[in-house]
Amino acid sequence: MAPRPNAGTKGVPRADREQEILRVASVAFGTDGFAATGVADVARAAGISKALVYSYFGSKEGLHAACLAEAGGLLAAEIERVARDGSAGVERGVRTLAAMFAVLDDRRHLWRLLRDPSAAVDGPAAEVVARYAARIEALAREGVLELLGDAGITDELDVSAMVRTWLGIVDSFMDWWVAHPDQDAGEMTRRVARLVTALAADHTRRLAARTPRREDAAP
Amino acid sequence: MAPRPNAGTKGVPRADREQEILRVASVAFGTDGFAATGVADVARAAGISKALVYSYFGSKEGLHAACLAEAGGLLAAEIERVARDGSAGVERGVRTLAAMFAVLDDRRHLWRLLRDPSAAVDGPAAEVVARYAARIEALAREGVLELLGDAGITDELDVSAMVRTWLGIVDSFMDWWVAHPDQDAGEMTRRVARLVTALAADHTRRLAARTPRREDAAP
DNA sequence: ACGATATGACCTCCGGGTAAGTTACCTCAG
DNA sequence: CTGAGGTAACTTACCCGGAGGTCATATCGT
Repeated sequence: MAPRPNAGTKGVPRADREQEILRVASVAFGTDGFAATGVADVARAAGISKALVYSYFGSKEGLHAACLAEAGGLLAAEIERVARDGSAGVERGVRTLAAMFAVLDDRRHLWRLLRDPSAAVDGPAAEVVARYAARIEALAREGVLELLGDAGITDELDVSAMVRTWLGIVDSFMDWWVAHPDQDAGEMTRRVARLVTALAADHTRRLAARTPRREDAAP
Repeated sequence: MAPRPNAGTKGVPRADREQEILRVASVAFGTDGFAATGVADVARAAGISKALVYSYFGSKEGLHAACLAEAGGLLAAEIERVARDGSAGVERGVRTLAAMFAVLDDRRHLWRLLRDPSAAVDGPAAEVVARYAARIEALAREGVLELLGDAGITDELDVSAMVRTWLGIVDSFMDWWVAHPDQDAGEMTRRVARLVTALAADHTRRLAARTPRREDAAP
């Protein structure tokens, strides 16, 4: 029979429990969003009571902040690593995506944590997310500046729009990936490469059509 | 002095009031999302009582559905128009964006309505949003199929991922646009064209670097 | 036995939804 | 012309359920 309620579980070290709660909470927040996730849901999924979650993390915001700190550190570190490898332009973007696929293969929901539109805009958690999100956005901006600079574009608004778009592209791939759990990181990387190539091919084709060599006859 | 409460307002036709509520609600839902918007907020912004909103639209979902039907019809019609103009590939994407900027110049929040992650996934409103969102996604898929087909890609997963990414790109530009109210539709269109050109230029540069004519010396 | 740990029951507030009351307009008998 | 009564529009005040947060109590390890 099931152990009776309140059965002490001292056998499990507190640190492990905290880790387990964080894991479960990250999945929940990252999948359903901060607003749509209840503390009771997290507690049930972790197999403990709601009160214990509060005893560990103080508040829903505190729990959120703890999740964010973990995810933010992981992601920012990885993106910074790619930023230092010397690639640039679209190439750098593809490499960044590849690195993120590799790191997040078994924790795909983590990306959503830092880019959750339903997260509170103020409070302690917002401070944490702001720190990491700003760090990640700074890296994105660095890449975009390089890319656009090479094309002669320095307008601040262009840069800002492109950064937003780049982050949106990453969002999209992550969402698609979450919806396709059977796809592993390697497949995702190859897929992105394929799609980028296809876009480039379209560009080439467009150029060719604009400067036709011969056959121009109207049908 | 202010008109006393309950002062009859028969002077305002009911249809106009409904329109006003829809306008206000669309802004609220589109800006803050469905979940984060309260019926009381909408009522206050429209200058009427919460109960009147219920008397007109039955429920929060009913109000949402009414907003969605309006926005969905407008957007789907416009995208269909572009789909029929014969353009293809990236060119078609740029034209679609341009058309949407033109249509949404003074109602930028409408796009968010159809792509609101906080909207209910079932219920009457979900049915409406599903109809229009599916229609818009079908058009996106049509464009992507063309683009990828020309590049020799027919894999269903590639197509699906690219559709998701395309919608994400539109999302991004709309979000950026909402955050930059001073930018008009024409400026947005030119900005997109500029950014696409810059990406293409990066591609060209990459090709050139891969087949170097001369200088290859290691530093 | 005692402190640390964990819990069920409880409080409170917020937001969707409703019912009853209030006002304004219209109509028609006198 | 006028005012009593009917009706539609509108609002205030309330209900209720759900989620964040708290606390006295029960259990476990020592």
